[in-house]
Amino acid sequence: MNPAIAPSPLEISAPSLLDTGYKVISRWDGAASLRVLLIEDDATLGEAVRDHVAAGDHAVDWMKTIDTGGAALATTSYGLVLLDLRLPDGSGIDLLKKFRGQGGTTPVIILTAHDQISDRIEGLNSGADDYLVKPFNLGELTARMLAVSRRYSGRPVTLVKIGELEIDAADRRVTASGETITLSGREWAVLDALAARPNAVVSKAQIEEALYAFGSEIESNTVEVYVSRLRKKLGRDHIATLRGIGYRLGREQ
Amino acid sequence: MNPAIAPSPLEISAPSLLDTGYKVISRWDGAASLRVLLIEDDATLGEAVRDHVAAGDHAVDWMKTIDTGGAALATTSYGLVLLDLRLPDGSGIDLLKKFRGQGGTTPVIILTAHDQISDRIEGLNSGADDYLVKPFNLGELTARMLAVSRRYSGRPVTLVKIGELEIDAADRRVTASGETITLSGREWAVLDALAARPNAVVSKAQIEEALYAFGSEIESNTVEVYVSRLRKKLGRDHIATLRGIGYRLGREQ
DNA sequence: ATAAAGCTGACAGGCACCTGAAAGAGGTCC
DNA sequence: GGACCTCTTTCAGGTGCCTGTCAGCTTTAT
Repeated sequence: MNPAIAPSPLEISAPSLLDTGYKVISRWDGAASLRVLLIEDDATLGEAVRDHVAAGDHAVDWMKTIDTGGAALATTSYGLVLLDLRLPDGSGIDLLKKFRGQGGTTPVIILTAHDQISDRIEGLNSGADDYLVKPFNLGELTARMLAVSRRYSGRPVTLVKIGELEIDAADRRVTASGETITLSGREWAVLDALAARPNAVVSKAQIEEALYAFGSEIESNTVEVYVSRLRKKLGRDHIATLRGIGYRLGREQ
Repeated sequence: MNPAIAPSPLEISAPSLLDTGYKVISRWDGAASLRVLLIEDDATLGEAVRDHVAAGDHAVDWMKTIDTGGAALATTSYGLVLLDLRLPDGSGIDLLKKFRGQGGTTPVIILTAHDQISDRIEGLNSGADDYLVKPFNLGELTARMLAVSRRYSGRPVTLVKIGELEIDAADRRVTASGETITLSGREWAVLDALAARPNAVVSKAQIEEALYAFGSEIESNTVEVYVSRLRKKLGRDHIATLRGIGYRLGREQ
């Protein structure tokens, strides 16, 4: 715990052995974590999403069919649902319609393949809150989850503060020493991957994984390039290099 | 969105450590239950709907003609209107047009028979928010009511001020630097979708959803076109593009 | 000193976005 | 009915930002 930080009901200090000097304010509806239901039958995608979401300190239940997913939804209270539309035993839309028809209000984000535009629109009309087109990168997922969950809570701020840096995921905006900085998509994704675990070391491989939709390969030093670009925009001192290991977002160098 | 609900003006300043530079002067419509006006002359259907809606803890007024329904609409504040199109003393569309023409903003869901597709299309152009084709099941009704009223509630309502821009949702008026600007229907819809969450990123899909509440698909860059027109009318600096993500209504760019 | 690892400026290509134009649908006024 | 008018939607050409790549340089470890 950092005694220097003024106590407030909304502040949640990071669990850490080091006194790390960052804080997360009002993430996820004022609670530290969400219980998330993932309904997705693709194993690769499912694992990636599950791991990413779990890394953000949320509890994840992963179901692979309408049947089991619907059962989970009916019996457990979730803070957010990630729903694939094309499932082995039916359409996710039917599940969604049924859920909403019964008065369910849990926010739902649809995961949809590229060629299912009409499904997407139907999804939105059936009561979905947002959608993501596969393949999506995991940073994008974080942003959407935050935005949706914030819309529901009516609580505005989603903010990670690290030293002079303030990262607002829902607005996709960063301020460094008071100045607002706009980041491009990839830049944001890298920062998001680092910010998911402030003061922990994040390997290049992990960043790549968050950056590129599952499967696509990268053959150059893209991560280095984006770290460089981030440093240029945010200031030199926010991202530390750990040679041979990875990067770390944090205060001290 | 419903100006009828008792106004208790309170000022909510933008959250946060980030100075977001906008102000919302509004009331918060946190009520879970709605006052619903049902205009429907079929006795069986009317009873079923009335009972179902009432069971959902909403107050229901049931009128059976344009005449009485219009009178109720004019004299009472409703949170939602369910409107049959084919009524003994005229078309519901005329009532809807008149209501919207007088600046009424209460959400309206149309109930239409299966063979009235052209009416339905006219309905959307007349300012309805959603429609249901008879016969519909009551769960579907609940879902649509929820979706529509969610779209309307829990959001800043009356006046949004962003720099030189003032957006008055109740009056459907916009002023920039003191000058009143006239917007067409679609232009307004886009601006309204952006103004619902100032300084937050609104995706193209979300704008489309606000634009086409009826599931009609869009296959071109309509959103881009309307953003372009809005910029021309309001000034270049009010709407920011976030490449690949969406748009943002806000102060600085 | 040497090799390994990382940094960063430059650049070409792609793609998202912008915007003027034009056609069609509806409405209005005579 | 016919001549306007506005609004909507689509399209196509142009523009600029973002991206991935590489080469040459700097830093670090041994």
